[in-house]
Amino acid sequence: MGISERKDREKAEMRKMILNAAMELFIKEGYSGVSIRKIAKKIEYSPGSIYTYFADKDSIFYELHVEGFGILYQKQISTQSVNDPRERLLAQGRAYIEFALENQEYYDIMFIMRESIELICKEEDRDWTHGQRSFELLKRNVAECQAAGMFKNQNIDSVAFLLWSVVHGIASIIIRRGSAMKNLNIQDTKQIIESTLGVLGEIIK
Amino acid sequence: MGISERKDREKAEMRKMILNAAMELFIKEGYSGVSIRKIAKKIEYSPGSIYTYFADKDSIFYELHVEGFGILYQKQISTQSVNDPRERLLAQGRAYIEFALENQEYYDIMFIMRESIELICKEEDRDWTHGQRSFELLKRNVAECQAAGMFKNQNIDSVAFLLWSVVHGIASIIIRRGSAMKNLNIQDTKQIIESTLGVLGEIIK
DNA sequence: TTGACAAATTAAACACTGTTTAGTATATTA
DNA sequence: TAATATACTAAACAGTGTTTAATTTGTCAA
Repeated sequence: MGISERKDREKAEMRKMILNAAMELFIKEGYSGVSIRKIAKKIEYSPGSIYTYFADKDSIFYELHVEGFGILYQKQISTQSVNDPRERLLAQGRAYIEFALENQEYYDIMFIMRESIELICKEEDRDWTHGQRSFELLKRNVAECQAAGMFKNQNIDSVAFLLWSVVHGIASIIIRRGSAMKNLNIQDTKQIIESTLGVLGEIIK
Repeated sequence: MGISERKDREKAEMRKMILNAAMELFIKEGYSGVSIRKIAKKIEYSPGSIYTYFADKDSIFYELHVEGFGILYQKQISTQSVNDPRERLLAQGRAYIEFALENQEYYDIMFIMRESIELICKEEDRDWTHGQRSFELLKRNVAECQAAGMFKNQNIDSVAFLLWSVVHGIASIIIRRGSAMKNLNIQDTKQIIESTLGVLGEIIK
């Protein structure tokens, strides 16, 4: 049955078109700038057509969140080639912040925006299906650091949560309040990442 | 001139009524649930009346952000009674997270929500007028820690930024993704705060 | 090739939204 | 009391997400 396969392919292509149009609008005009009517106009279909492919506007953002976690996980995996556990942990932190700053809109949808995150929490019965494996990777790295003598007498979950908080904090502050850093004795975001990771590297034992 | 004073007072009361109604709606129904018409209905005025007191919907959120920073600063000041610099720094971190979790909606408006933060950045020529003094307080505490032997050879701005990132990261993850912690070996948010601050206390030197 | 059926697409409508406008009512001042 | 400034309102405008019913399109069996 080549026809049903082609239909599936066409359906997937149409979904992708909608997602791309939504992302373009989101980058240019923010969440409130993404409207079903604008997406429809961009892809030259009527607004109603979108509802053949997505249940509602939120479902479009849900799909984008899944895409985002795919990109993040790939970037995280690439740090696993670093041998030294401590260096690997810092590399993973750097990769996380890089992902956040290079894909600010994805990061927004995945970790910051209320609208999309509330949907993620509702949608996923086993909570956070798509982010879980990224966090598991972090926990494994923390465990290996502990095996190498770091984080003595510390709970792995707590350390992992703290480290995640640090990189999420850095990323989300830069994304939302980059201007708040003008008065700081730091030139650009790249420098602040290296600087803060440097401090973190010095500080953790 | 008692009349103009009364008028000023009435105007301020009306503004406060609008702000309270907006906050109530924001707590119950989120940003999209706050509409001019709903606020108007709540305070028993016509929608158009609101525009006598606020330029637009965003200005209402801007005002709420100012209120929030007032509360935060008061809470921060209360930690200054702790004498030991290291303990004071941890107390300040705890106060920050406590503020965030006890006033999640204010925190959302001040540090997370795109809509309100974009307005804050636009509105304030000298950027971040209201948040600045809170950050200055943190920097002073860091400097005093450094004077007491901590954070050797570190840039004060970088350390302060890192510490802010940690507490902001913890707070915003709990606010947005509290459910992500179900799988963690930690019971409740109070415990995770103490736990992560404990780890942080052990880790910083 | 034709007729039947299913799926995709559409225009139109519904109930919302923020904001502006023109007109009215109210209160203060001269 | 008359003039003026202010507060307030209803109505309108252009936009929003979503649903509905009607229509077009594409596929398949006879």
